[in-house]
Amino acid sequence: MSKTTEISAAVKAQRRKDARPSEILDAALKEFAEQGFAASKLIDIARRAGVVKGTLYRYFPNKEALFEAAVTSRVSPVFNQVSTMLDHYPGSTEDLLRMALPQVYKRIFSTDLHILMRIIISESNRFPDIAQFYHQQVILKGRGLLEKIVQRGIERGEFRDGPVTDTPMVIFAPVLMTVVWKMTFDRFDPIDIEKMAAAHVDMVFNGIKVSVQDSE
Amino acid sequence: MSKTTEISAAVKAQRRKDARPSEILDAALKEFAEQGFAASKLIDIARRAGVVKGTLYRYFPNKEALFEAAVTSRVSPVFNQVSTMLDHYPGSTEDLLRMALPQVYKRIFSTDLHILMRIIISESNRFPDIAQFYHQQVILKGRGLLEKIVQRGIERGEFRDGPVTDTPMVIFAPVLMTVVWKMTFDRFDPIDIEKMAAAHVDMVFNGIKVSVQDSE
Amino acid sequence: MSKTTEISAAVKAQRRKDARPSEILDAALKEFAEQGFAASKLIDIARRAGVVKGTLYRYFPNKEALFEAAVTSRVSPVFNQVSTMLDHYPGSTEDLLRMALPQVYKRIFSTDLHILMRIIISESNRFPDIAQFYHQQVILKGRGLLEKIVQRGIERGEFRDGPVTDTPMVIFAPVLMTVVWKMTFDRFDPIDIEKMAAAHVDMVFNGIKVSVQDSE
Amino acid sequence: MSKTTEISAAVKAQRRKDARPSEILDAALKEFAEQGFAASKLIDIARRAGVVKGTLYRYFPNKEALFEAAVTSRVSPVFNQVSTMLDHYPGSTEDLLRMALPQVYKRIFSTDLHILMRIIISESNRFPDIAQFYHQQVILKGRGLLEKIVQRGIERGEFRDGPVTDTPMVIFAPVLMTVVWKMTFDRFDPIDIEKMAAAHVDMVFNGIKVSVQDSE
DNA sequence: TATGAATGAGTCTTCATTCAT
DNA sequence: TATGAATGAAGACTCATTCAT
Repeated sequence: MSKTTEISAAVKAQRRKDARPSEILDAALKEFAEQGFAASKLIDIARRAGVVKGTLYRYFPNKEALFEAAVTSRVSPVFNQVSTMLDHYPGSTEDLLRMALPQVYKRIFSTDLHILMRIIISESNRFPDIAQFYHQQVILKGRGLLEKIVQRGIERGEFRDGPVTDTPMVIFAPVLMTVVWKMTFDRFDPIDIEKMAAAHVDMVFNGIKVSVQDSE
Repeated sequence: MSKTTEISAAVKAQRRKDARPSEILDAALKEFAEQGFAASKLIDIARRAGVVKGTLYRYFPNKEALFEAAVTSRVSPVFNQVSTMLDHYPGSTEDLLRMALPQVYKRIFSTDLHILMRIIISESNRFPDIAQFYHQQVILKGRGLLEKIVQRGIERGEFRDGPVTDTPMVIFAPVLMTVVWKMTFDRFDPIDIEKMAAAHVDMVFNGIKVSVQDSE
Repeated sequence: MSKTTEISAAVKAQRRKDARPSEILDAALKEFAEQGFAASKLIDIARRAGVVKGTLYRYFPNKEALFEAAVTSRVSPVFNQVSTMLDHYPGSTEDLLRMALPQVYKRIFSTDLHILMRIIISESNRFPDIAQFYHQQVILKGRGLLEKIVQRGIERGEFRDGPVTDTPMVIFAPVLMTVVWKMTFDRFDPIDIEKMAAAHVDMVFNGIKVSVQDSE
Repeated sequence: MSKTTEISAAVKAQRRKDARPSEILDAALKEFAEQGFAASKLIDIARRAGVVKGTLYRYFPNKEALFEAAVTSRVSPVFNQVSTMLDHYPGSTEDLLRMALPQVYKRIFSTDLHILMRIIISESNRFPDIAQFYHQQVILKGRGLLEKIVQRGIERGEFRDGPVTDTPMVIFAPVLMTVVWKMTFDRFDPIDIEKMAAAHVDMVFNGIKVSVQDSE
């Protein structure tokens, strides 16, 4: 056996050690998202991960632990970089939001994030700890960021200080609606995400009323 | 046996016949909403309905049928009266919406509707037929109504014809967000529905930008 | 209400009283024969009898009692008349048997008897009492009769006194085989009863060997 | 670990793999024979096989499949060797049959065959496929063999060509009767198989009539 | 007496979890 | 460490039996 082979074997072993859980978590996340916690079978998760049922128990003591690991491992503090970026953004807050919102859509639907949201929504009742964890890690930070942005807009005289800026979560609502729609009705009534994002931005900034400028 | 007794007996018999399934459907709807389909146990539904396990099977051939009956029986075409009301509304479309939106919140949270929505959201994957049924009975009609209202606003020169009025569903988004929030994070971060409704209305009409009037 | 009507009503009531069990027993016998005891459902028997489930319990305390009643009520001592007839039969015993055997086939398949036999065969394990009852009422008498006939043949110098006449049941075997065949393979490999009866008689009297007469 | 241990371990593993289902099939066959399909409980079969209920489902998807496997696995084409033996038999056909018939009895009652026959008889109604399978695998072959033997006897001038040799199944009847008797009345009126076999042979060859030789 | 809705014990079946290899 | 067979608790479903009307 050559040195190279030995090394690569060791590397593979090493990788396997780490890789296995990741593949498992991936498979679990998807299975749980598709079937829900109760209806997911460990054997399906195992198959999906390319391992055997017993192997799951090498890494996770039981189904619940696997679920929690799968979910929490995917809860990443998405907003950190955005937050620091915000501090140094040179342009108008409107520009900032106009740029950021479509990014949010893209980000959510190009990653596991919408899967994660589906799970949180569906299983929050049975796993309040996970809901709370997600709330702390994602929701609070997201809301904080939104508040910061709104605050910036107000301070710069761009945004009105009113009910909306007082409850900025409402600004996020269309994103959530899109996520929910995707997981419910999209198969027989598909949504165009870009169009939705455009309407979203339009509503957030201008509302639907004819403004003075428009009517002129 | 007095006349009264006879009558009340007949009435009771009549009621029992209808009432039993209704109590069952009620119990089932709640149980399914709380636990999800797979995790709901028929024995719990039965207990909740005040009957015994076997009784469920007198009315529903199996768990799935009970689920579908529970959901579809609660899918009422809420919008019919609103729709006709709309045709004869004398005031501005803004007034109409300002009045209607908080009513929507009230209606959803004071009835089984939010429970229904939770179920649709959580179980649409496993019960696409039900999702589709709900989509046809509720979503399409709701969206149609919204489009009608928006159209009225545009025709009367009240609303801009733009991205939002082109995708009027976005107007509904905050309601959905509130429903989802209630079923996920509300227990440790409660939402004030009235405040949310106010922010909702504010955003829909005015957007967050400082308008010419405001800035004057 | 006229006298006539009253009377006929009373008569009908009277008749119903007696008729009901008979219809029930009939239905039960057939259902039990087709499905076996365990797989028979009381509701099917009730439907078949044109009554409602609860009615069965007016006449029989439980499923077992209904089964036993259905079976034993149909166990009639078929052989009494034959037995007395035998004592006065003028012709040869061969003629007697040649006449009687096809009658046995006809009788069994034109009445409930083959149904009864199917039940006895299938359920004797679970209902040894019934098997024993049938054994006493039918088998023993039938065998006794057969012995009597064989004895007559021997005494008259018609039949050999040998192993067969020592175990006369063997003479009955082809009848039983036909019953069993009818309840198992007949649907895809039908048996011609008359041909079977003819072969039966032929075998019983002549055997298959070429006899001296034949070979001459 | 010694060589021996290794080997025996491998052997044991091999055996377990095959043995488990076989033990299960055995237990199932007996239980089904004793109780019938509907009345048999999987837990009893499991216990009888020395396994636990769930184990049954590793090998058979459900009760029906287990039943069918148990029955069909025991349907062996018994007659192949006999058939070839027949072609080279030097003696008379009578000798052949006189030797073969008692063997048939012995074979049936010293193996699972009578158990199998009981099941076929009792459950053919609910499992016509199985009845047909048995018919094809056993009955047709058995009948074919019988026909061949009878044909041989006729060709060699030993047997008469008459109704019996035209419907040779009738020759088998006493065997079937014995099987049925064993499963119904034997417990309170036992049959002597050897005596039955003797009577059987006697009847088949000689019939009951006094022949010319006898009367001489 | 007849009805058929309600009851709940009894079975089949599933599947998370364990464990011998 | 990996495997997958075995375990048995749990849950859906059936149906004989009861009982209020």
